[in-house]
Amino acid sequence: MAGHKRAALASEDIRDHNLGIVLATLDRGGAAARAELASATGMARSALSNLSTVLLEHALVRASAERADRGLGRPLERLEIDGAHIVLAGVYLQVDAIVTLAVDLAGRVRYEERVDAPTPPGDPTPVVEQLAGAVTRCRTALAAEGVAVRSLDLVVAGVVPRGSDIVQYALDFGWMGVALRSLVQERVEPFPDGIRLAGDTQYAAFAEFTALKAQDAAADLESIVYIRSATGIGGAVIADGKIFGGANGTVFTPGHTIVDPHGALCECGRRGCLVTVADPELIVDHAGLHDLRRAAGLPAALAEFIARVRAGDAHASAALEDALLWIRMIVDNAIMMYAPQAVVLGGYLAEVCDRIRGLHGTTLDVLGVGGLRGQQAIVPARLGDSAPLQGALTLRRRALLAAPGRSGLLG
Amino acid sequence: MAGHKRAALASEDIRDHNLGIVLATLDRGGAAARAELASATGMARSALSNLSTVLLEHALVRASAERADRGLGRPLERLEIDGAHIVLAGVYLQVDAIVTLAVDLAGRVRYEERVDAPTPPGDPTPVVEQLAGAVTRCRTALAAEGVAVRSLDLVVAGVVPRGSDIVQYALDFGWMGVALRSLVQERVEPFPDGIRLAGDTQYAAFAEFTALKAQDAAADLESIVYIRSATGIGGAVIADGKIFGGANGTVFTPGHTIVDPHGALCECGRRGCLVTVADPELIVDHAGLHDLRRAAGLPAALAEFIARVRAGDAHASAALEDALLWIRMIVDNAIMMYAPQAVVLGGYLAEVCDRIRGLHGTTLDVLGVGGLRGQQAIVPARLGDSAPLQGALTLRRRALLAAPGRSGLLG
DNA sequence: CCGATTTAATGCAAGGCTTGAATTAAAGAC
DNA sequence: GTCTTTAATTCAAGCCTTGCATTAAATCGG
Repeated sequence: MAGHKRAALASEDIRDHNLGIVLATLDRGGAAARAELASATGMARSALSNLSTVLLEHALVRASAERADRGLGRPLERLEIDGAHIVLAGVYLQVDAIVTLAVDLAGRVRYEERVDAPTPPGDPTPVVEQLAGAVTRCRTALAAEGVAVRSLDLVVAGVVPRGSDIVQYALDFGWMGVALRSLVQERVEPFPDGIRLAGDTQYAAFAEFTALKAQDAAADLESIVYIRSATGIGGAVIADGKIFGGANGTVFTPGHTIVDPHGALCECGRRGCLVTVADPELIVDHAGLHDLRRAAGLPAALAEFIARVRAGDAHASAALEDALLWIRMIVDNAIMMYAPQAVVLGGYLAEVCDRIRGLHGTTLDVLGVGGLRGQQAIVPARLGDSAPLQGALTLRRRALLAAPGRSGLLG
Repeated sequence: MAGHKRAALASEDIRDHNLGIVLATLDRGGAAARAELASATGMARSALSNLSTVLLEHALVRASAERADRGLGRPLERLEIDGAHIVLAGVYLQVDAIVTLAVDLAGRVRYEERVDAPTPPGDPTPVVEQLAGAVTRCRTALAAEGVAVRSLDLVVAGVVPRGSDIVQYALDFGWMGVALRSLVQERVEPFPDGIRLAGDTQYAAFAEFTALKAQDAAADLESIVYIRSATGIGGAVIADGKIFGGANGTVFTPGHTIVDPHGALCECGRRGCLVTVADPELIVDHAGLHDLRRAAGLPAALAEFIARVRAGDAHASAALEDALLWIRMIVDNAIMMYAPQAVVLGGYLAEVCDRIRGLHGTTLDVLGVGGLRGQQAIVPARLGDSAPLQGALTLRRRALLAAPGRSGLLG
């Protein structure tokens, strides 16, 4: 997908392209009649009649139940995306849970499962076993409905380079260079459209972006910066409506952005990375929660930390302020670097979003970065645990919709 | 161009698209025969015969002079881009010079002029007069050859928001909100394809990118970060072969990236921006060149500064090292933020490129950012003053080539 | 010196695609 | 019950590429 060289077009490609436009329009705007689609896409009514027939024949689209008469003339028949037989699955591997999700072409959730179980760091074999189990359960449940799952997205809380099959590293699991895709592939029946592996952050960003854009006032949203801190500090960027750096890019690594060239030595070999001063572990420890963290784990300690901050605990608040000095700096720099329309803060940062906004309004006014309307544009993440899965599946669904022929949906 | 909604395709569009592919192939690879183009593009030979006829008829392409026999069979007739009648002009307004450049569709330079004259800060009227004069001279010179100039690119050493007609600010000229496009438009005959205004940095970055990519070993180059310091500190990003943030984006503003949240108050209202510690003015002053700067201007002072550094002057070297500490930090952070394949340093930074490389090799090895091969990937800018113009015209030329029909080249 | 060979370029019928006008379909209005 | 109005379909026409057959222009071998 990088530097995509334009390929020669033939007659058939244009139909596929136009089918894609129709499906994308339905996906964005919901049910619409042929005539409405014609004026929305700028195509002739007869063209839309043609295209609709094709889509109906392949059950990618169906007549909508709601019959909206709107006055005179023959009532219009609204179409909506169907594709109940096109189902995509995803599995999200987190520190303490494995979430499975399957959606059909219309975006309807067809299967959902959440297994809470802490993953012991080290050997990936038992994890692979659990993942394979989740995948198989999803498949058999859907097979009972008569549908075969088309593809699998493997999303992991770690770093996966663009297009790679290997988890480069995942601190939560103590992994370095685990070929997770192959390992899972060996354990499950093959998928027609294959298995893909990716890190979670970009997809979480994309999901938050999609959710934000769906709001009424944000239809023109095209770019955000997403920063998340839970274990470590990660982030991703959406630019021009797409994940920046390609679908699996490892671009934008705020945790290893240098905030103080005279700072402490980081494990990455440099001095003064953000994680050396604002890593969540450090923060909870500074707040006097070291023992709790040891005993109950970082997520529990962070929850307690936030609770104490809320309660006005001076110790916790001081620790937070120390960290936020640097977080603010990174947020500020990300704004200068990417000029996004919004900044979305995830993990525990979502809980302290108000305290981060700080000076940014001024910044943006003075330097005139367009699109960000003062402090409103720094917002907390809204989606839960399954955000990365939602993002990944939305993206894959859209890829299918964009060119149904090339995707094999008309075969 | 932002969030481009896909438009419906008709039969004719596919020819235009394929013509664009042929022209782009010729532009990249140089002269090629129909048969060679057919295999390069994957189209049928007969299709290429058709397309070639169209292009020849409109003189967008011509038979190449060099007759390369290669053994048996009928010798192939190589085609090359012609378009001698399609000429695009650009004017680049700098502090101390106005550069005019005109190229035709093949990229041949058809007119070139450089007027060295310091632009007094303040009222833009005399500047507009000079620009209009340059444009008119360019036009009359080309009119003598019988060609009309199709479009004008106005490139200015300042900040122009994406798609705007207004120079938001240009410190060199003391401008804030100058509607330069309209002012020039009122002073010159209209151009068929109009006048466009843009800042210089993105185009300089694009030109350096193109030059770098043209090297043998860098054909797969798709992304760079460009940082330039001459008056102030600016930059731009090329991602996926395109200017990041749209053609006129004001993304990536390294000068106002915060390097020290406890630092000095910046004129932008925040604390510790890079310019508060590494602005060229500051550096030359720290090196004891304050008087020279006052007397001869910043460019001259910078040149003297670099000369002294080269000569081993301890005072100058110390000043440089102080600044480079922060510059290195920004380079490092830009690498973490954008994960580019190369970093190009312009302005006086090109002269001290070796001293900036520093730790980055290690950084990249440890964090595994792909594409950057150790220290080699941090390189000095190579193009001269007219780089932004070259970039702008290359981009415009490619836009014409990509869809000759839609661009009106077949009318 | 001439015919066979080889490769390049073109011509032509076929098939796919959209378009616009004409036609059919299905409701409400009088 | 007929007319009006809007939706959806049908059909001939025009544009596009493709694959095959044909023409063009060289070299090679005897």
